[in-house]
Amino acid sequence: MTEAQQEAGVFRALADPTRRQILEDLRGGELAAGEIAARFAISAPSISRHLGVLKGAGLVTERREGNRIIYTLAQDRLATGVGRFLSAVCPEQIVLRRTAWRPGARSEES
Amino acid sequence: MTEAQQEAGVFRALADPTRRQILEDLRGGELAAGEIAARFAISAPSISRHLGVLKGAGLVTERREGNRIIYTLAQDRLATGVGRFLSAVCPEQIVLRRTAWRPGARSEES
DNA sequence: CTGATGTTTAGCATCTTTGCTAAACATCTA
DNA sequence: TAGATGTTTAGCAAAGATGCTAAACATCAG
Repeated sequence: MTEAQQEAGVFRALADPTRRQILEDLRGGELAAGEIAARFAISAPSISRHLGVLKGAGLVTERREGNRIIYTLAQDRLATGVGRFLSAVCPEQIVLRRTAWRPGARSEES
Repeated sequence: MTEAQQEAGVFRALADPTRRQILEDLRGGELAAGEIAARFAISAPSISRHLGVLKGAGLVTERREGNRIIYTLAQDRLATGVGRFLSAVCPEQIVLRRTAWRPGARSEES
């Protein structure tokens, strides 16, 4: 996947308010799919699809733990995904720190 | 318009790659609608609608200059729009500088 | 094995987005 | 005023996004 496609996927994923809220919730620590779904007035299958979009964009990772599937926020990927664009458009207002993004840097594949 | 709605509009506007490219192009300075359209393999009416979305999100401003309509990038609005979210989700990787966003700060209405 | 629990997949309906062309509107020039 | 140029609005078709329910899959507990 090219860097541009990765960026596109991230912005596409961030377009939906439910998905942005999921990412905010995951900032507080890992959550199981069901725990996430319980926080919204939306059916579990719909949340599952949102999680799939986030996973496809690389913004979360998942692992099975017994019965449940645990989702984890991938902060670096978020910073990487929006980083090039924000640096290009409003570098005076937003600064990317540390590993977030370096010009020409390679990022690992998912 | 609430702050949350403003944030939603900004992220929705950023979801489209053409609109992101328009913002990047405007970083180089003001451009007329026709000058912007000339940079894409997309019809002028379609570009006009993209510009309307960007304007609706507050990411650009427009002014008429004789025959033409000149679009200007609103960097602060972009930083403000994405700022709260990025601060909430990946504060370690992204730093907001100066007027970009302050907790509880009021932003002017459009 | 059976049933309960957690989660995803499949299929459908509806709304939104995005592209196009044709036409209208606005301004400049002659 | 008439025509040329720049831009937007209107209307349509195709593609995508998002919600739901029903059903399937995976794992745990008895």
